[in-house]
Amino acid sequence: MEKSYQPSKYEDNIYRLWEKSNYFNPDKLPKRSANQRKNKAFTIVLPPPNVTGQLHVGHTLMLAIEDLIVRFKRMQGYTTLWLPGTDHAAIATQNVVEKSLLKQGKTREKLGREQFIAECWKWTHQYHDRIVKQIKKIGASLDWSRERFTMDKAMSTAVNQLFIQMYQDGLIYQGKRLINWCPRCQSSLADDEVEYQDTTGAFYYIKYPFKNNPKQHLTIATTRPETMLGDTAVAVNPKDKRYKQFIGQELLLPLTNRTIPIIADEHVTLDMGTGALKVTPAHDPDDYEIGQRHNLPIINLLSKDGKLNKNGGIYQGIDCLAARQKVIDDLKIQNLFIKEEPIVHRVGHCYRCQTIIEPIISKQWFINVNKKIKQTNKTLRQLASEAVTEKSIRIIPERFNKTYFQWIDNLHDWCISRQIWWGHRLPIWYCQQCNEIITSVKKPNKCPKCHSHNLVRDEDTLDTWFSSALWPFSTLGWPNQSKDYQNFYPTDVLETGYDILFFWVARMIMMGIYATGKCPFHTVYLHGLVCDQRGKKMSKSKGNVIEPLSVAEKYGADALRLSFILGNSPGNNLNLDERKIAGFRNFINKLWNISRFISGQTKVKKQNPLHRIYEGTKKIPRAKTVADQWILSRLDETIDFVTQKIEQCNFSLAGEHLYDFTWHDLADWYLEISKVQINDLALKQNTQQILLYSLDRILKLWHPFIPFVTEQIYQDLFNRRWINKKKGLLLIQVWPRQRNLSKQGKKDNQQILGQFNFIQQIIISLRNFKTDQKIKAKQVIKVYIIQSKHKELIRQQQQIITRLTKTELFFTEPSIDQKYLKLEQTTEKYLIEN
RNA sequence: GGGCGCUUAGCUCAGUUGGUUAGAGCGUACGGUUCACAUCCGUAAGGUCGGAGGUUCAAUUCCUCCAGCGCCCACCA
Repeated sequence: MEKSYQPSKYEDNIYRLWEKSNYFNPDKLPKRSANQRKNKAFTIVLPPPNVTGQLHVGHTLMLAIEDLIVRFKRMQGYTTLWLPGTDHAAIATQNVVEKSLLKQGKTREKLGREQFIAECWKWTHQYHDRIVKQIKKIGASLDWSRERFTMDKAMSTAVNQLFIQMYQDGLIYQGKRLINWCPRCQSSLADDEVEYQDTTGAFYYIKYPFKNNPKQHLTIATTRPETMLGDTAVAVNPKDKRYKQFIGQELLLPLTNRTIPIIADEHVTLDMGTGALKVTPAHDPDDYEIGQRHNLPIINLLSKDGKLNKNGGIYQGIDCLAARQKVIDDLKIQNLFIKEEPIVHRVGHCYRCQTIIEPIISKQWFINVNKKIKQTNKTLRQLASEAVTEKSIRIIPERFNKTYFQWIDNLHDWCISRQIWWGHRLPIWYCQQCNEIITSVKKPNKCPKCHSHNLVRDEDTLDTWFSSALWPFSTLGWPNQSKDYQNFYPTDVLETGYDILFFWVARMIMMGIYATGKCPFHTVYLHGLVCDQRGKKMSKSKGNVIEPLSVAEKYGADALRLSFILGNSPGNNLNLDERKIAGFRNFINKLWNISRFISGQTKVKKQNPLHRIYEGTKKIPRAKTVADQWILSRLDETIDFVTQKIEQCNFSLAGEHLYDFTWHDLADWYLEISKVQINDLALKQNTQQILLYSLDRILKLWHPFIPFVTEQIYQDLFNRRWINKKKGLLLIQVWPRQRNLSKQGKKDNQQILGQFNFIQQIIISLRNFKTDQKIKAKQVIKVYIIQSKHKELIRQQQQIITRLTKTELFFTEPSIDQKYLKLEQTTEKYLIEN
């Protein structure tokens, strides 16, 4: 073994070794004879990364946590499946492909649908390999033989099947409604795909003259003057004394030759603006509602690209912002403009391209979340709600239950159709003859109603999140009752970032229960975002991005993984500092050197019979000294603690305890003591066995956290040549258990622990003394034990004490009194000669 | 407007059902080249646990209020 551990030298080989073993595939795992869990499956599906994306630190965090869980369960004997895949990320992918086409002077319209989709596939294939390679670098033990892509044929089948089923159940409907429109993506967006940002704009005060008395006017305040061209009323609160008298009168709408009524609506707030609200049903959600209540006409002003259409009159072809200024200018000329005031308000932006969203009226497809499903007599919203209230699903950390319910309480029908080309095309056909709607994946022969052959498929594709929502079961073969579906569904833990609780998790729950009748998982573990060392979100523009692969290259994937697990807790953001990663690199080197030391002390060779000791969990070395007993008992405690904490999903505490044991108990104390014991013929073999036993156990305990280095050490030291190489992989070794101690054994243990503590106290005190007195560490000083209840113990441990403190012990009274050192918390007295 | 979270050592954060001297890593100071490791070893300094009040024998932990910061949701033109 080399003096220091160089991760980049080993990691790729180790991953190849694992892949070659096929043990990531649950079907290929060795059967465990005496294990009661041998038939129990454990499943996690990987939240599929965007196929055209790069691996970022958030992914790495996710992989570190999930791999930890999966490796732990695998070692415990579960038939463990971690299923990988990638997402076609409809809008995001379409955007990058369009951008790249633009560089070549092409547009998707020029290319045509078929060509464009081919182009998307090209990108998908090209970038797929990159992201998979990146995932492997982190050490993720994913079963690549079961890899899926959200646009795979099988996924498509599931998507179509569920769409048609929902359509037939009346849960999917088509409707002309106000939706969020991104003029850049030229597509509709779901409500939660709109990000609201505080933006400084202005409140513009405008005169709307009365029809029968044009010299008088009502003052309107608006942030979007350009939309006045689509006004179809002015609303006031019925209780508003200022305007009560005007209700029912008509106003002249400036810049147009239309008149609009003054109506009364409770929605209007008295102290907002001027208390008189211009109503533009086509371009504002509130106004739309008011329009519906009062049967107002709807005037759509915008075309798909966000520019004013023919209803915009002389402003046609101008985009919103430019039109706004022009409208203001024109109002000023007519002396209808009063003033403007700066105001900060929330403006919706597209979550994929940050363009300002325009609410427009459009014909779209929706999922009805409030319609009772005939089979269960419950709505989708109820199904999703009850899964959590009835504790079929546990969310970690628990506080996100509230967030979840808040979403459910505000849930509106989900707009699932998108006007982009890259995605699952709606299995919907229209008869051009009789307007009949037909659901079918393939082109139907004829219209079932009028027998016409003139059928046209709906141009729209489905929201990415629709196919993602089916991920836990579409990947396992649903709608077929396949073997995988039966064995591995429902899955166990769903681990992901809290930022996609709504987008993804909630919808998986909703759709999963509807489609399969079962909750797709029983535990949701939410991790936080990864920020920089100052708690700022990482972004390219800020230049504070930590690129996971270059960091993994520099410090090792294991070190990177540890910095995500330790000092982190579920649901909280993690501030990642490169120095932290460097710290864990140091720890990993420490572990490497612990192994190197033990290997040297025990002269381990692959054929050494000492190896029998690790063969199973059964054989346990005997403790001959106080230190032996202490380290074995600390190890037991650690095994117990780590196991418990991982099971409780408290990975950080588990890792920190293990870190502490490894470095401070094992390395700082026992390894030092072993140097003394190994020189004692009576203790030598026992000490070697305990060293090896401890190393074996900590390698196993550490493996889910830092798989590469532990596997490398394990292969170097423990995988004997004469057994099957594959079976000697740490990856599938049995998870450690505590020793079985009798009652008496436990009692003796307690006593011995006390004794060892005492020895530690003496050693620490003596070291302190030397430091305080500025005595060189190297210099040997004489220590006289004057009185002690533990004189025998000290005598017995004499060699250890002297070696660890560089002292000489005497058990006789010295000739002259000098300096006394009194140990704290004892009545012990020692005389120390300077 | 509603909800959630954070505030603990110079920095980044842990702290399990309230219980002796509140922990870690990094940083700092001092001292160390012995045959595992300077990516190391030893020792130390450093906190009235944001503020005020309450419950309790006992509060960093539970409750109320206040302040600062952050996030999420909602139809404020």
